[in-house]
Amino acid sequence: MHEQEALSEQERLRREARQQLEAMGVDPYPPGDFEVTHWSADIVSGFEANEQAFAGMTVAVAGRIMARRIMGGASFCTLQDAKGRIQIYLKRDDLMQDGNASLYEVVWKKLLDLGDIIGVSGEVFRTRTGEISIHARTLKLLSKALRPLPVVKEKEGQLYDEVTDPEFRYRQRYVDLIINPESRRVFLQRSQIVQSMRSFLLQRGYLEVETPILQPIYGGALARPFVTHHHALDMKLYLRIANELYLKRLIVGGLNGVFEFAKDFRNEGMDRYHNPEFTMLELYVAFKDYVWMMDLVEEMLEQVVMELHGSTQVTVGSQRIDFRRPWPRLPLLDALAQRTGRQIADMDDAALRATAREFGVSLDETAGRGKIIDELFSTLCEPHLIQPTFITDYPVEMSPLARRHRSRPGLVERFEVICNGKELCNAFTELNDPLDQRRRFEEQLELGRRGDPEAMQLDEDFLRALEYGMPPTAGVGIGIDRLVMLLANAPAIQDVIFFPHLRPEKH
RNA sequence: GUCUCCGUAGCUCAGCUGGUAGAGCAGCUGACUCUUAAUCAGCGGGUCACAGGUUCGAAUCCUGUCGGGGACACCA
Repeated sequence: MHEQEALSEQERLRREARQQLEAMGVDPYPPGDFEVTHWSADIVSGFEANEQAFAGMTVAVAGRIMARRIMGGASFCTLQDAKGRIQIYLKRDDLMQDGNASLYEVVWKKLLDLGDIIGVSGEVFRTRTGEISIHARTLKLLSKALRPLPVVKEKEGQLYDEVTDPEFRYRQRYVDLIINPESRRVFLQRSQIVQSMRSFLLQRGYLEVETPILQPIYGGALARPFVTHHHALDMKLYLRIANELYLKRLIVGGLNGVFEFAKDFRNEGMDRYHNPEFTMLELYVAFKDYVWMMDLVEEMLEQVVMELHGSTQVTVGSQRIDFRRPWPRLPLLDALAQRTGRQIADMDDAALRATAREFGVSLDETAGRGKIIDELFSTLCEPHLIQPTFITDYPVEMSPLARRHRSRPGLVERFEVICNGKELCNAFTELNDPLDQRRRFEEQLELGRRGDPEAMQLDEDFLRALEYGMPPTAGVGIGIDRLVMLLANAPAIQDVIFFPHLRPEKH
């Protein structure tokens, strides 16, 4: 076996232990018929709440050996299961089998290791030093670990030798989850956040749907797609960059409100805020507009935060962010006017460029009016918006799927929520005029011809759907990963995605 | 993509301006029947990311490659 030579000393020893176990008739990977009666954390909290009921109760737990303290004929072991940790007390005299001490002396002391998964049954009690523990009467190996687990020790909340290497944590998330409670916390909160949002939307009668990930025409956002190939049809397919156009087709189809927690894929650079695949909630509701949608978003996020933290406030880094309604609503041009002291709205492109230069905002030569305004806003205003704020009414050039503003020419009925200096969601009154939509697509095609790799494609079928008539509709997209980063106070997107994209590991 | 920092034992890290690799934890052997970062005594464990180069001699200096972090660019 050529892999043998690469094994470390500890790995070799564990393989030998496995063989010895088998030789003794102990199956290192027995079938899962060990009946777990309790979770560690429930025993501990139950005992604390009602000592009389729990003291002496026989329980069966299963989990991973995280620490061992062997003192000859007696031992203590820290067992970790899905809900927490509990101490196990093992005594040789109590684990005798027909006068044979080998379960304790050989299996437990010699052949089991940190990281092994065991099942234990025994009575709950409190040790002399006060720790709630299980006095083991049976001990069963449930799965032998052949690799040593990094050992993180802890005293009075202080961690020692904590594994902090991000590469290790992301590549071997399974280990990260075992040894890093902070990592578990973030992912549990992610799940809670998604559940809160889902029940909020279901409660209002909206329908959770699924739409294609493989799309012949990509649309719904400005981004470069991943391309793949369908062999049987011999055609190019794209991994979706958004599901917007499909959800709007469903609104045409008469569904009143639809949402999807969608994995989207964008072929762009990766950093702390960008993973090539990420999750977006999109929601579309018929007979509503973007003002109504602001109310809904406010209400939903306030409730999500409340359910997560028991308060509307979140601590993010050094900032304290309060999601209590209502949030300020500020037109984008007003925000810029406040920052610059200029009336941006009245400026022509040349004056805009001059303003950008004056405030040190660098611009692409080809940037049009919308792009310049967007650039000014994101460098001058966005970083200063810490508390959740609605920024409304964006330039039409930047928003090919949004309805023109009912009273402000050149703008669309769109808002973003900016929070902690970053976009949290993007919404508009949807464009449902098929002829206007066709013109906007054609403008995108022109951008594409001029070499913009992120310009949209023209989707004839989507236009056909609009021609049948789409009710006035409000839509919103919320980046789930970034929302979780914010609410769970995680510094990087890689901390909220179980298996973030990394370059392949070299062997 | 550019710049920059980093890669040493299973884990956390030390190793100065070049002299042939070290600690704690984990592991192994032994002692110990209420410990908790258990303790005590002893012992093993390394392709110093990889490939070249300079040198009598490279973990250390140089170049390149791979991987990761940070910043910028691009981007929602």
